[in-house]
Amino acid sequence: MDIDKIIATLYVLPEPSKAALIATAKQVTYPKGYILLKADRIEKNIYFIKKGVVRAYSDAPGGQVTFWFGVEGAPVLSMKSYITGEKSYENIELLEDCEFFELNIASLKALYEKDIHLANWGRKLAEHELVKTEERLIAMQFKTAQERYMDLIGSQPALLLRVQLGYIASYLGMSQVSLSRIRAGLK
Amino acid sequence: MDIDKIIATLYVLPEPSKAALIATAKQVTYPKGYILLKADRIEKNIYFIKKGVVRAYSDAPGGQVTFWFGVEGAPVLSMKSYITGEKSYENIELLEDCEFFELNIASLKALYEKDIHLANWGRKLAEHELVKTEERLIAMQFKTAQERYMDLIGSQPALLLRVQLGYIASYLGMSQVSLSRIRAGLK
DNA sequence: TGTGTTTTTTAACATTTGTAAAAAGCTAAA
DNA sequence: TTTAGCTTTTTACAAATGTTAAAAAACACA
Repeated sequence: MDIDKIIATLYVLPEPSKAALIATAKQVTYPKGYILLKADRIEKNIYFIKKGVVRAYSDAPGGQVTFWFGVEGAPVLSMKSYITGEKSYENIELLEDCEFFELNIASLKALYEKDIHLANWGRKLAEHELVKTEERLIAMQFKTAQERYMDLIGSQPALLLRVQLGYIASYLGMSQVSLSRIRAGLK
Repeated sequence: MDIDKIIATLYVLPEPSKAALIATAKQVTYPKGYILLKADRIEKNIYFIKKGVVRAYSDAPGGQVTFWFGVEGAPVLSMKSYITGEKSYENIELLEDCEFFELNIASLKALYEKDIHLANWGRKLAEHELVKTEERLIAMQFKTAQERYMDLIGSQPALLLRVQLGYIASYLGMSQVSLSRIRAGLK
């Protein structure tokens, strides 16, 4: 997936603004297993996935909790670090070899202050994530584990083939045993 | 709470931008029980709470699900309607007599396109909500019902005195019976 | 104060989900 | 092919939470 397309998904930019944004981006590659963002760090960069799958997780008392997957085209960033400048609570682990577009947060914020089109692009970036996060929160509150699994099959069937079930279960807010039970029940 | 303070909480605006924003706002008052926003409608306005408490809920198969409370200073809007222009899935009910600042979404978006400071203010509005929503999502995924209740006591103790427990229980993703059990257990 | 309404708590039971451990399945390297 | 390691499913049991209904408490107001 190329950067023009990723950028335009959020908000169509005039040519000079787009050029300014792309000028700050550089392409990077990391292998499967690499930890791209680390918790307790203040991140300096955000990424967009050109190729690959990643997961976001936090370390909790009972073990790791996976709360987000990113596939081609997705923005990869610690929202907390990006937005508040505070330490991140999430780790981003590469589940496949990945290629990213890397953007420096400070440069990006400087652009937001200078270029109104980019400020609106940055607004759309946050708004886009907000709608998705809110939908998931509501699903967690009033759907059963089985419904959440069915929803995922409907909306991201490919993800199930690329990510191991333990991570999917955590993402859906259930134990791996529960997910296995649901899968067995559907046969 | 006055509108200057509410606006500045998100992003400090230069005087002319602030004046332009305030010029589009009008003050409105509605009684307890009034439904400010309705599901399945495309909303034309967003609000900020000058005084009062509101809740956002959706109608689900098993009954209403309360997924948000707003108190003084909070933005009140259907994120879906505001962001995507699609029909809202939420209702906003006033739990007390309320006063709001009302802003027209179309006017607001026009300002975003013309004024870079307001575009950045709009970005902060979305980013602010995003961080809060993400924190709640993660809590839903890996905290127990009791921990979620304790967190709420810690972060919004006043809310418990203004909102009936059935709504709080729904907001925390548990039945009212569970919430009663937790409260009994803490004594 | 007394009465009717709403809210909260309690009780009993059913269901869901979790935990831990074992079994089965799969993959890749020797 | 065999082995070792990792993932997924299954089993048995425990804990948490839900549902329904009823009792108790709190509240509103004539």
